Amino acid sequence: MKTISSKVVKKFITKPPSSLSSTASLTSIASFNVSNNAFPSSLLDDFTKFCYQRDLPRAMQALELMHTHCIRADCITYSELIKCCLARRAIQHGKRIHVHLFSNGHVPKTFLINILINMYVKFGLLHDAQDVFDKMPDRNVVSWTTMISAYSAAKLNDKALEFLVLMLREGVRPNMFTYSSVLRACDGLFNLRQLHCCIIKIGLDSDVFVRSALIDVYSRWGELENALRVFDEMATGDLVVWSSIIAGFAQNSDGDEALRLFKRMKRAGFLAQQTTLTSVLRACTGLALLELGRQVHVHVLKYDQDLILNNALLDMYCKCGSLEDANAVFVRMVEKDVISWSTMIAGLAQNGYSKEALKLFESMKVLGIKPNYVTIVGVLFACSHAGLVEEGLYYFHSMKELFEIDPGREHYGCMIDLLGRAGRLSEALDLINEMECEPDAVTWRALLNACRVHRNVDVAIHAAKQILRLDPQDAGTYVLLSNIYANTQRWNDVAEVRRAMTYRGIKKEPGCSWIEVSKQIHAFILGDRSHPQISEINIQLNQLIYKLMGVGYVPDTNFVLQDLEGEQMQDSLRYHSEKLAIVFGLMSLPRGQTIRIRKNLRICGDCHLFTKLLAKMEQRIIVIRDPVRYHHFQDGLCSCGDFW
DNA sequence: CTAGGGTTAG
Repeated sequence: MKTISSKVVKKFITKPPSSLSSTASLTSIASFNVSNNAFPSSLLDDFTKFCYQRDLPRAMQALELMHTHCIRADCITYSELIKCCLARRAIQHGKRIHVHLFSNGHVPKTFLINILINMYVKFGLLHDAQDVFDKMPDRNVVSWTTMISAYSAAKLNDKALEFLVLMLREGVRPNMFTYSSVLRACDGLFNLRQLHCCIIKIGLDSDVFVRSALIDVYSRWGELENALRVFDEMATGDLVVWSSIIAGFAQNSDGDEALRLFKRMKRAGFLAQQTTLTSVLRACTGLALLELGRQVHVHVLKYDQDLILNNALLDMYCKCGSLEDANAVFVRMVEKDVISWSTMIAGLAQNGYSKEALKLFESMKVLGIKPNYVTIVGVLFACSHAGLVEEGLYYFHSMKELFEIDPGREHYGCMIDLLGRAGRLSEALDLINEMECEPDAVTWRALLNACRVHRNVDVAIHAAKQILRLDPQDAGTYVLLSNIYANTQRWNDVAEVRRAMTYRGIKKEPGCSWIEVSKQIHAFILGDRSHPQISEINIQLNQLIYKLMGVGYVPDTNFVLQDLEGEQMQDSLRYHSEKLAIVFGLMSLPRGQTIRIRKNLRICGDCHLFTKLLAKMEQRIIVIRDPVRYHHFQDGLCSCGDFW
């Protein structure tokens, strides 16, 4: 094996890549072929040039010649070549370099082997990476961290944690790179606590990367107090740390806190980027803050074609009930992925535009975009909403062969809704029984809902019992069950349910509605009189009820199978939070402007009827979003078709 | 040479 003279090596090091000739050719290689006794400095020279010029084909040609003649270049040049392979995703070339580097029993420097391992990792060839790793003599922090990071990214969490242990056992000290990688693989709280302790002990908790990783893991585990603690301990932070904590709250449906943190971030002088804005939009989405969302949209324009950000924007408009805005965004998007389409399809369907949703699904298929699990949920939801029972059944039964998607819980949920809406309760029940996955509380709630609408007491009791078995904290279901029993004079059962509620400490969540008026959120809670204009609102409400009774409004006092979610006191029926919010909206928003309300509980039948008639009488569009559905009231009708 | 933050349903 010939080695490169120190002169040549020195030349490579002192010569910056930019000064290399851009017109390198293979003439020297040709001449070298003829007289291969000569020292191949010109070959190495060419190889180096090709590597730095990212001329992969020629560099590889030169490499093959070097290989034949057992010539090696320096590590830096090889690392350039590997970078080049990575950029072009030239896996086969990478493998050739690997062979060359280890030829004739040679062992490259640890630094170079690490690069090689990393190459295999980036190509997704974990096996090869592991193989190189296993055979290398001196594994340093970087070698270990590369493997740990690879396993974390591949979600092989056990493997990643196992490697951390092995590494410690070999006496290699982890650094901040190691910890931020391994934190991603924390799938047990026990591990997380242990790791967090180690990190604090060696003082790595001040590293921004480690910190954001910690925040991220705690958020993923829903331990936001801990995430916030890690965040607040920070002396210095960067944008990513801020984004992590904001995302944590946004993803755990605490939009309020997410927005508070966002304000703090801006006050601290940080400028939001795509990632941050995406989380902020998600927070707006959760809180149905259309006006704030619109403000954020202005900042989004700077990152015009960021796909994820646009998807979040799309969803925000859909969930805030403004399909005009959503559609405008959708049309303007140059790049759209399955998520964009799914968001729009589901958004249309949820807001009562089922036909449009299905049309959009057709155009998506025409464009050759493959629907995924979520897309089909939206499609089935659309069928259910439009009462297209046969279409829904068709898609449901053929989704496996058409789109290679196995029906899951959400699909069954939609089908139960669909059959339930059509009054085909026994078929819905059959469907639950033939589910491959275990039905969960959500599934049974879909059935219970159908029973509620079609007043089927027996099946309702069955469904309610299943829900309470799976989710013993579901206050609404206890109340409903108790009401059913009361209505059928089963007083012992009523007492039993009440006892269970007391025993388990179940408290009903009070109904609450929110409305945004000139960037201010006004909250109305049942029985709460703290709103400054509450007296006037009540007076107006009573007048409206009186007027509506003149056009056929009869307050619905039948609570059985009706008041599912909690506002059951007869006296306060007329003061349900959404009625207060609507009246306030009528009082404060200009004529012609849509009144948008968000509710924490499902709307009751009385409020639904009230709003339908009110929308007609006052010539207003009223949109109410409850935890699962949307109600667009206009001209005495609701987009939900009276099924919710 | 190794590390951190974002989107659809439920």
